[in-house]
Amino acid sequence: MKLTTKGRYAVLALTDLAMEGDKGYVKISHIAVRQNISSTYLEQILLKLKREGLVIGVRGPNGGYKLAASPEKIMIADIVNIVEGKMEAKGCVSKSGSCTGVSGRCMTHDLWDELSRHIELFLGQISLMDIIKGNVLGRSSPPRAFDY
Amino acid sequence: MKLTTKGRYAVLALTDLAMEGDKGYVKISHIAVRQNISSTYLEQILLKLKREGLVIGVRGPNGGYKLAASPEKIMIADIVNIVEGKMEAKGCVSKSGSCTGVSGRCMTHDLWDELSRHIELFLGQISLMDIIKGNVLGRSSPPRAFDY
DNA sequence: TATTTTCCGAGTATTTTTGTCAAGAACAAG
DNA sequence: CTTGTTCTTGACAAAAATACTCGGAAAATA
Repeated sequence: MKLTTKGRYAVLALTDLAMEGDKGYVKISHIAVRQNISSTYLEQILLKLKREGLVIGVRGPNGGYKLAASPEKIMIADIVNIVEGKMEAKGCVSKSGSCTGVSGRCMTHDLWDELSRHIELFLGQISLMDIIKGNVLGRSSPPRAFDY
Repeated sequence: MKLTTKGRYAVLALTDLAMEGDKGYVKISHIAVRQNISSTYLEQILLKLKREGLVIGVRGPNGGYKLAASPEKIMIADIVNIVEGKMEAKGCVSKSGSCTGVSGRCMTHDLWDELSRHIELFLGQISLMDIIKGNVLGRSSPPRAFDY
């Protein structure tokens, strides 16, 4: 799982959108000013999110964007995965061939795989609503229903 | 916390070193061939790790590198933090000023902060020995001694 | 029709990552 | 002390990824 400013902008923008609630559609330019993001860049990002059905966009006067679902149902992992492109399946591809170490696949393959899964799990657990309410801290681990 | 091939190379190289065990010093060129990494690039990486005391380098014939501690004591988080540079404290700095949203600091600040901490915790829990033995899968969460 | 705003594709600039090169210093062995 | 091997250092270059811009088309409202 990658994480660049693009992903952060996306989450930031949707959080902004979530805070506006049901007051109608919000213009890109307004979000851009409030969150201090280049508005033309933000266009790209919101477009992707629209194509994947996370937000709804309407053109023309009084147009803009709004969330396609309630803030509790939109998870951070969804947002990030969309704008950052699908996570690269394997973090271990060297220049000649892929994942070739002393044995078939490199020794650290499982490690990066597991890390990806771990991050995904974490971000898949937090919703836009959680961010608005500040319910982020303290969520150190997923609830382990079957492990104990 | 950043994560590029540099970090992966570092972990890969040290894992290789760990597998050689106490058979003396291992040459960069050997690691490079086995793990399929550019040897001159690997030099840079091992140098950093040496400066921070994770490995010991010895020059001259029969020289090379070896781990400075036993594989159980070297954690992946240490390795990554060294070669990737200290983790960027805050993931939310926009072009003009830092972390300026509608309120003082941006609304997603805590989120990225917590994510960083989370990754750090995960990688801080896995040692080189774990990788060698394949003890990576299933470690989905830190043991929560005091939470239950 | 005129205005507003999203939609869309392409293109550019900047930064980061990745890797190279060359000269030099330290060390060990003969 | 000479030779070979290796690390050490820093500057530099190629390549890739990221961040961002631009010009125009399409839709909606009035």
